[in-house]
Amino acid sequence: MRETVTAKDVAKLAGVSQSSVSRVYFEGATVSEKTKKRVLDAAEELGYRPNVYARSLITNQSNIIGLVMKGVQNPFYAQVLKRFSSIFKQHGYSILFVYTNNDEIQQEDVETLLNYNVAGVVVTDATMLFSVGEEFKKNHIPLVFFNRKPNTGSFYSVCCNNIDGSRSIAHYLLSKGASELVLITGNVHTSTSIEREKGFCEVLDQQKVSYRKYNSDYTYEGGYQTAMTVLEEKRLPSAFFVANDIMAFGVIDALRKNDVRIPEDTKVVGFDNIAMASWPAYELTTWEQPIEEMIEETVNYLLEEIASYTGFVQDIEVDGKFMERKTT
Amino acid sequence: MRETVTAKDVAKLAGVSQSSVSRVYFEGATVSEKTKKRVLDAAEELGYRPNVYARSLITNQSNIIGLVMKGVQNPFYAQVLKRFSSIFKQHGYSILFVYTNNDEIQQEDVETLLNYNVAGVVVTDATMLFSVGEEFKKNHIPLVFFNRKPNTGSFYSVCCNNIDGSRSIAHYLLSKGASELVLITGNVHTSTSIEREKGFCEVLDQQKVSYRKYNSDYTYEGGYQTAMTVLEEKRLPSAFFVANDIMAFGVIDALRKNDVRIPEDTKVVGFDNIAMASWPAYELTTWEQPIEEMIEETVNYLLEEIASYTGFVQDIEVDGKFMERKTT
DNA sequence: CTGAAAGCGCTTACAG
DNA sequence: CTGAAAGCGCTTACAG
Repeated sequence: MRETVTAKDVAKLAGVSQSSVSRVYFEGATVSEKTKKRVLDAAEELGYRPNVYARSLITNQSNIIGLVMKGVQNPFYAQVLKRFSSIFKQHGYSILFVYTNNDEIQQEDVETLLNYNVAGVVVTDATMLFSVGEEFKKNHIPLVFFNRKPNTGSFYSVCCNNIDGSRSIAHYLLSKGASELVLITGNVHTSTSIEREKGFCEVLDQQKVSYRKYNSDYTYEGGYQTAMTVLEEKRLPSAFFVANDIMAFGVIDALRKNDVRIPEDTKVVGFDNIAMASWPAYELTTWEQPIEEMIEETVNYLLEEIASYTGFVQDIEVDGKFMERKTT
Repeated sequence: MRETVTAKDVAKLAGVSQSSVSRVYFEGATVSEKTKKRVLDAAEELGYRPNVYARSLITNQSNIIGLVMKGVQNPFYAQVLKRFSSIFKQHGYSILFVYTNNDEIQQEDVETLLNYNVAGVVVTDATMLFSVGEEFKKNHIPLVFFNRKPNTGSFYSVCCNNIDGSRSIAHYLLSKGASELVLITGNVHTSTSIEREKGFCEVLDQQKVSYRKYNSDYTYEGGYQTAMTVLEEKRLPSAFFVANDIMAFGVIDALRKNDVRIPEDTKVVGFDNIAMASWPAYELTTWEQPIEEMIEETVNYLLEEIASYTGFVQDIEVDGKFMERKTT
């Protein structure tokens, strides 16, 4: 039924040995042009396709990259997924998509990645236990935290410059004359939220500008609810810094619902610069995460480590840039 | 380095044969409780994990489902991806994510799916050549077109009831007193766009109500541009039927940009009912696609065909429902 | 450059 | 219920 043509069949038809057939399909092996052609012709005729399972069994390698993510609902991650998929495809890798509902990667997900002996892993929007991380190291499987700094052990990570970004945003708002401010954070334990808070508050503390902080969850609904809470307190800040764009949209919608004019009555700044930020409905001032460069850094590292594992680890920060639009 | 503990090692430690170790991990095989325990203990101690490649090589099966999609940018598909991933995970399957840039599945993508001998395939937002489809059939790999009817050969497909939906929308708009209408379609060759157009126009033709048709592309930008074009003609219709929600948002934003009031000056109806449709920024009247049921139908069919292949084929249509909000 | 042969880590009849 | 052995479809030293 399924896939019955083997290298042996091709060998017979081509009049060569099975080893020669194998060499034609194995990168790096040497075969004469003549046998190569005969093999390829025979293979074509029979519809031969090398069995990846037999190959992986022997080489102990795969051409699969594990992509672990939680937040496909946020267009930022949809974009990330899309770009990783097409770039890894160009390099000959397939994507094993591991969706994790929980903040933390589950043991089950790790088993899957190890079972398929993935060549490398990208983890985005999720955390990992120390013991889990060690398993990847033990197996020499390179792993990158994308848009997250690892909270456990040391791993390669690629982020944008969150602290600088949020500092710049603070300076910008102050330059616009903002006095009392509101900060809305994302999920409390994520490095991005922690860093964006840190950079922002650092500047305000230094300048002795007062602000209120609200914890939210990086979702539209979270932003909306949080803004409603702020409004109930009847103390409208002169500006909101919201830790990501999707929450900022929720904030904007809540403000509009209450007839608060933006940017006249208060200002709103997001973080990410997802495509929607430039929609006429929002025209959100935000900080652009350099997705392309971040992905490039991630892919380059993984490919190098796959080619020759060193276990080298570093926290990469790529510079983002300020995008001024109409909410400020 | 990578994964060195084999069934042989476990067998030695447990004092049983390698076959017995294998039987412990192979569903359906019979082993006594006693040997099972000894094997499991030994396996735990050594950190044994069965090699999926060796297994697949012999069984000629995999626990991988291929998920082919193009439009992760549309939140509808992000939701679809998320749900498929978590449901298939529950059933013990992993997801091979195949992102296709082109409307048509590329040969390369098909090779990948066949190479990994996927247990089943879901194709969404993409078309396929006849010859390609036949390859899946030949290999007895079940395939479902999700939210698309196959334009080539016969395959199982799962959609919502597009024609009924768009008919209902037409009736609804007429009942609201709409006279001259505008229809904005999605990608011309997609079954969803064709059907939504068909149902809508059928009713209007029957009632002798005039309308103008514009072809667009199922993207926000496409919707925005198309609405701008409509506005340039200085003949504002009494309502727009836009073939999906994300385009409808573009239409709404373009109308607002031109100070057209919704629903006073004109009305807008979308299709999909993605989460954003209920955002205060849009409050879009639309047709709800019953994603959960559609996914259930897809998964059930695939699991049955995986268990025992019949090649049975059908076009499933699940009933959606009208969602009235504030754009009408 | 090529072939014969061993072996990757499993599953699966086949005996017992 | 269990073990010895064959074999899945490849890669890879090893000779020649």
